[in-house]
Amino acid sequence: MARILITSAIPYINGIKHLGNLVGSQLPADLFARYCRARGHEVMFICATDEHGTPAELAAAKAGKPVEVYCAEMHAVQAEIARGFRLSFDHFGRSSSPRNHRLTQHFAGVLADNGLIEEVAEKQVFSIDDNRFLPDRYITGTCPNCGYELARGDQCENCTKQLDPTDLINPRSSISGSTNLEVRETKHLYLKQRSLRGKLAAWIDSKTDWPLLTTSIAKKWLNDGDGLQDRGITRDLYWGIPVRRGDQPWPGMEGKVFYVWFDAPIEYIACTAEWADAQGLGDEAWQRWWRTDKGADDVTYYQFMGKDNVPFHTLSFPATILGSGEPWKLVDYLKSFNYLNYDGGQFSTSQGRGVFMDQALSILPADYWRWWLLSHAPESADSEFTWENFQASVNKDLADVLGNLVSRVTKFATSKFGATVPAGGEFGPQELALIEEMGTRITDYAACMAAMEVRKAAAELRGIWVIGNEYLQSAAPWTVVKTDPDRAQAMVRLALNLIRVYAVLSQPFIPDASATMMTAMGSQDWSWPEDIQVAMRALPAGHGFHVPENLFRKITDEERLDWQTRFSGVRA
RNA sequence: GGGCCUGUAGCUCAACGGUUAGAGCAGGGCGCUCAUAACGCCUUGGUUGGGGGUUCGAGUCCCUCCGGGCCUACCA
Repeated sequence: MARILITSAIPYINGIKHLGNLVGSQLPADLFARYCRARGHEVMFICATDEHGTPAELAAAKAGKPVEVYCAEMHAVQAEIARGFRLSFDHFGRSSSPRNHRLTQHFAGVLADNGLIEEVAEKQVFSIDDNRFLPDRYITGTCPNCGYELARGDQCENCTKQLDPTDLINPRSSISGSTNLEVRETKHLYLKQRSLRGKLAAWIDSKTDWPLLTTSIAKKWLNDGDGLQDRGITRDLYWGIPVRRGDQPWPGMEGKVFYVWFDAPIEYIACTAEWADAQGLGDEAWQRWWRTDKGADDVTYYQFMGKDNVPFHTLSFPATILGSGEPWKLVDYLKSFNYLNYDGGQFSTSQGRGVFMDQALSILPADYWRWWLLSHAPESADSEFTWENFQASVNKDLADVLGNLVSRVTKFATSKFGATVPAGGEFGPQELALIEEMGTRITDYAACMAAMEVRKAAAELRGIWVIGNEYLQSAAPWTVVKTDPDRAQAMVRLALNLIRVYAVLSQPFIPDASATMMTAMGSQDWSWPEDIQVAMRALPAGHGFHVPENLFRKITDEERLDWQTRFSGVRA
């Protein structure tokens, strides 16, 4: 029994996330959390909404709502969708919580005390009509290099040349289109990451078992050019955590807020405190997950995220933690994912291209999506969602291999022997061979799950489902029953027990179908089959069960074509 | 421009430098009839993007060319 802390990258607040976002962090994190709980470990699984920054303010303005109201509403929406996908967070918090305000200000304070914060005066583009400073990419103009008229202030999408906003010809605000811009001086706090470079590099070098994707991104940032750069951690925005030095004001920084990427990862910690508050527990309840001086020394901490988040989790956030000099838990294993593409291109939030989480649930239950997404998780490279592939996987794996197996076993058993587990006969060589093979395969499956090899684990699980069909086919109880009913009863008894074990094993991937299987078997014994001999006999003779509704339905060609058109373009 | 990743069967993916490059799906054949026309067995299919090199041995390492993707620090 271990203590396992799991965080999923926190989704940004400005809208409903698409399937690519889901499969890159929350879903695999949930898979791992469910597996760890199933193995009896003590798990803390944390996620939240990332609520600060310019896009949130703009999205709120577009929705015609105060940003606080907008974020509260979107948090509720995202929480509801997360429940819909059965994401089993212990707490789904908010980076705008009072807990995060206090903790973020605390970290800034101790970093300053340790000499790791520097005030820097810099020039920024200010939009008079928008009454706000504009991030570089919110300025549009003509590229001085190639003449492209929609170049952004940070980079020209057409010629890929990196730009400074002041390079642009005819610059204007991307928000309002206003050309009434001026360069103003402003002052910001910088985290002196450069002075932590050695420590960070040594720490990264010690992580020899991390995915290549993770360490190569970190090393690139550490070593490229002049090496790791200091990073601004404040912004001139209204919506965010006010800059304070611990619980004291920060002279000269009035009206400024911390940069979203400074406060967002701190929310992992704050969110655990939010959890404790919600449970009516004291500070010690969350500190034992995060403070190595307060009980967290035996915690193993896993982070899940898409590759775009890697620099912040391998460098910026660890810089905050290490720089504080306080005994906070650092990540032990960082699992990163590539991107999921959609039907020959990228998912696009702005163009409404692809399938968004709410839409997905509106057409099919969560298990269908969970299965496809996890069994095709973009682990080694970007992967691609196509409706043909989705239809084929769902119909074959879920409906035919697993769903039909449960159906054929329960219906045959009921029609021949009634609604209880039959008592006749003993397990013969075939049955014992199946039990033996289950034991081996479960060990392999568990190894993949523990290693967070998501796709491979899905393939192992599918293999476990398949051997049920293989056994039935060769045992053929429908033939045996005519001449040796006792033997057929033993076969059915084994097959019914197999369904319960499948429910336990499949639960991390397809929790709803697993619950249906378990309930149909008249059991709530979710214990992991540590001893397969015992597990395959858990349902005794005379135990009641029933035939469940079909676990999965098939996706028809008509539906597939319909969805293909519906989700190809602009979101309704 | 720089860095990193990637290219294997029609499709989605495997393969510590080591037998004859493997699975699933799709395709073909056979079997079965309990089941959601489901299941099982057998089977077709590959010059591992091109070229060169290192090695007893290369999908794997090196060089080069071609294609795809990501990042490049003020979107998050």
